[in-house]
Amino acid sequence: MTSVVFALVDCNNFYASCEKLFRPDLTHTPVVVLSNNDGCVVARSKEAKKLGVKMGVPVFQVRELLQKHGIVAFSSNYALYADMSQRVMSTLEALAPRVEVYSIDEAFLDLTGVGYSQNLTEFGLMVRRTVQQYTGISVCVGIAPSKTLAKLANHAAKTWHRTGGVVDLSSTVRQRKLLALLPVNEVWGIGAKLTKRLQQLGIDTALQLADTAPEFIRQHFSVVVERTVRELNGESCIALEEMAATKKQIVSSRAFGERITDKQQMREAISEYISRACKKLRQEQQQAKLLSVFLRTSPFSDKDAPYSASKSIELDTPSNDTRVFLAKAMQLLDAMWVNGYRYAKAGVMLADFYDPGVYQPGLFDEPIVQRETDQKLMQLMDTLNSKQGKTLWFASQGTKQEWSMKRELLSPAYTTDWQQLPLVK
DNA sequence: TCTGGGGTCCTAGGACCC
DNA sequence: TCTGGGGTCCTAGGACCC
Repeated sequence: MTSVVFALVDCNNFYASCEKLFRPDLTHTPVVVLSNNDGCVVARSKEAKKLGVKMGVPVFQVRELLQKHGIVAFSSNYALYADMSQRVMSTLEALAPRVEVYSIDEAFLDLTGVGYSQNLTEFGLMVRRTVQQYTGISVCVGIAPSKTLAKLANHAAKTWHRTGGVVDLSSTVRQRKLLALLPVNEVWGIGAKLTKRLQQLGIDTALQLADTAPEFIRQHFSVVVERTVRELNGESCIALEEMAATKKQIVSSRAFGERITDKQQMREAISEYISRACKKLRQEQQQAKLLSVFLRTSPFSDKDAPYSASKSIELDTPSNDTRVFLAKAMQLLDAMWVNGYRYAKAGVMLADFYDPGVYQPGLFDEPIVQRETDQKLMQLMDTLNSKQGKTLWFASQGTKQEWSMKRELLSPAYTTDWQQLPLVK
């Protein structure tokens, strides 16, 4: 059996890099990107990292720091990031035979066999140069015989500049050298909770974890952690998956820009989320049978009384018709709504998916009637809204949407909207 | 005052059956 | 006193990821 080789390509400070791309005036300026509602810092340029802005901190806690150093903040601009991501990914697809898009800013490449004809580090450098040239985005490349090791190689490439942004961990000696340097929580799949439990067993570094017997780990933790141990030893247990798996659930939820206390506003918000979720469901060419709706007050406030509720309902037959889910969602809301709370967030979830036409009704169920006109109506809505911007929506979604999220620092949709193309003067 | 959103997988435990 | 045992299915919750 030939041994496999993976590369992990990860964009550097992706959201911040996207924002800088169209603002050459900010090339050397510290930049941060904020989460929805401008709530937390979710990305930082290297200058901002140097100034000590931590990942995930609430903005109000670092407002002074931002001001003091002239750090420029942006609201999340997903239209821009998704488009730039596609450009990076299609560049990678032209360079490697098999690519797994792992997240908006990361991809695994299958480099099995590449090492016979060329130096793997050279190959990594070529990937870096090409992506930089084609998209303006800088990436780091980690190469190793398992995904978990490739992740760590990438981490090393990002951390140590002398590597030139590419680390090849093919040799066992180099693997062990790196593992000895890294704390166990840097390992892919080892989060805060597992780190604590591992430390109690005296396992502090990635190397110590790698050197623990898989059977012991299986006994005290789970198969997942056992797999991680094997992967750290260069045994590939997690395969490359080119095809995006079909989704098992679709969630649409948002924290509100301002707290909701009025039921009519909540109806609008839920309607909006239903409409988004159903649109996604149709894009997946799936139908769903299960709907859940939830709402809650802020978990951070100790002043407001806490309230959180969630309810589900199962349809008789799967559907992807927005109107069907809207009606059910309003019933669920009626059953959960309590006056007097300051609601901070709500959302909907679709689950239990079927391919259209596959669902087997029970013997005594009503026969399924899928009217063609219903399908056409939904299709028309989707087409119109994607071509012309949001032109067609349900009255229950409301027109003003006063509860909608805050995005006060949003950059233009430079690459996806004709009206907002950058101009060269 | 102000704290994101969207996913997956695994496991333990309860319900139920024979 | 001492009240079986094993299998399957489902769900809730926990853990992780970016």
